[in-house]
Amino acid sequence: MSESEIMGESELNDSGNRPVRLRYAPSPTGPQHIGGLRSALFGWLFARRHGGQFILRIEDTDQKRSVPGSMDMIYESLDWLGIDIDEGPREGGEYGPYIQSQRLELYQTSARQLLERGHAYKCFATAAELAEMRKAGRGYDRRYRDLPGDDADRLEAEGRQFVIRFKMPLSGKTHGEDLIRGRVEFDNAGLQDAVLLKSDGFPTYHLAHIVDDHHMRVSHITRAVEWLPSFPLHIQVWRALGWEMPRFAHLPVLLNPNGKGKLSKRKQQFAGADGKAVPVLAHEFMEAGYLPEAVRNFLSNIGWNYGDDQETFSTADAIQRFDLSAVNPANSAYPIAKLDWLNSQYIAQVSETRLAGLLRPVLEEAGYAVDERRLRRVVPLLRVRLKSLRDVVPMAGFFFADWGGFRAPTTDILIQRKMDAVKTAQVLKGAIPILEALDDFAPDSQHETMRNYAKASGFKNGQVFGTLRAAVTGQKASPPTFESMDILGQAESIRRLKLALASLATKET
RNA sequence: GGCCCCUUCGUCUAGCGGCCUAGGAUGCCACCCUUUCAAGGUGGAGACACGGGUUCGAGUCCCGUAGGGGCUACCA
Repeated sequence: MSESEIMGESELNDSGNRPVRLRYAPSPTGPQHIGGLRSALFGWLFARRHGGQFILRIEDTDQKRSVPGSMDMIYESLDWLGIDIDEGPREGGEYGPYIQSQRLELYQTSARQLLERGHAYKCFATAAELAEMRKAGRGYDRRYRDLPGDDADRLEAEGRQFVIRFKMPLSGKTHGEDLIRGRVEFDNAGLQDAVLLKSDGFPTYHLAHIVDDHHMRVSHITRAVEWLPSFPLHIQVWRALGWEMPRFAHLPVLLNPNGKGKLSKRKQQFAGADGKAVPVLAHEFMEAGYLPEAVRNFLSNIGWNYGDDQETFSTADAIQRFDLSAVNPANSAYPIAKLDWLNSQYIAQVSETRLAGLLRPVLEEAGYAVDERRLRRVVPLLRVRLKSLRDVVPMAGFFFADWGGFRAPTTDILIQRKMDAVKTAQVLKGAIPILEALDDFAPDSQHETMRNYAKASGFKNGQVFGTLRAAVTGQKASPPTFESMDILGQAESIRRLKLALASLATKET
């Protein structure tokens, strides 16, 4: 690399000479939300783009909200999405531990330092006092900010609980640089003295993330735009601690599909075009049968784009081009319909071996005994027909339902448009012996024979073919009929046709 | 309410003052192909929120209005 390129790049990410290090810092509050994963992905993309490190840190400073098993879920989501971690609770690393509840001393030390330097103070306000202030107007009124030291000592000696609050400048402006939006400015007068250390000795996010990001040498922070309002607070704390700040990028949030409100995991009433519930949690993407590479492509296409009017691109290519300053600052409605399309594109490209491996468990979970040889023959017919792995069940389950498991379709499926029970039975009755007598059961042979049969019998091709399809697959939509019958085998196909015919006979009487 | 951020087709977006009679994708609708459903092909409807400026020239810069979103906890 030439010297000018090196300079250009350092200007681009504007991190001085610091190595690029980003982190994903979720709270262990349960299943991972797709919004959080997107933040992780953007940070990871940036880290990989610049050959830096990507760190996982668990922010469990709120014991009340901590949910057991969350860390496993976080790792499961990240592993599935293909976001690899360089340092974290599982990987270890030189700046650990990577779980905040194991770093309490660090926060307390910094809090004490802030206290000593006059940047913070002990606040003895009780819950009742706080509630009253909130009711009266705009939050905490700084009543303990200028409490004489003696009084504070006395209250503490009395055993009164206290928190440590940051002394926010009372006037002036705080401005910061956001990689996505540029300069942002805030009036200090409108800001509060945030709690840094809670009465239980645990830090709040405001203190903890700063202490950790400093000690962990984090160079760039990607976080949701929800944090923008507290950005000035963080800037002031960084300054008070005397540490060099990382660069910040406040990522736009995902809105509900209708554009109203933040995408929530609670309100899953939103349905896609096909009426399916919209996936929001990481495991829902896995369960719904989306491919991780499709989800990566999908996620990185919201608020950022590859360029060249190119919608599908590999993660490796995205890494080559990703840039935080190119991220769109506007929030986006969750374009879930596009994921179905992208996923179908990816499924159509996956190797048949891999696709078979992905489909097998889905089928088995649905209760089908999956014959490997048959599965391998079915897969080629499926690739352009699946929007998600799940679709294999309604689309191709019938392939694995022989030997007594197959039931004749109901008449509303069996009887084609402009047909009735009598005509349908007639078609079946005529076709069965012909198919039974076929020496060559290959699709082309069947096709030709049935075309001739249609011609001879006076039915339209569609009427004959459609009836056969319904009888053999039990479905209105299916892979190609003759290919399907070929895979099913002559005997099983004939058996199903007879089953259908018999079901009609019963109906007629 | 206060503070902050945002605003191009229904949706995701391209556009960083003239290349825009605004491009792509998705979704939708036609048609073609066709053994259904898909896939694929072709075509169609569909947007610069509004009002002021700045400028020879504004989707692109500035201000205002409106709308949307976020924050406003000893949660993150």
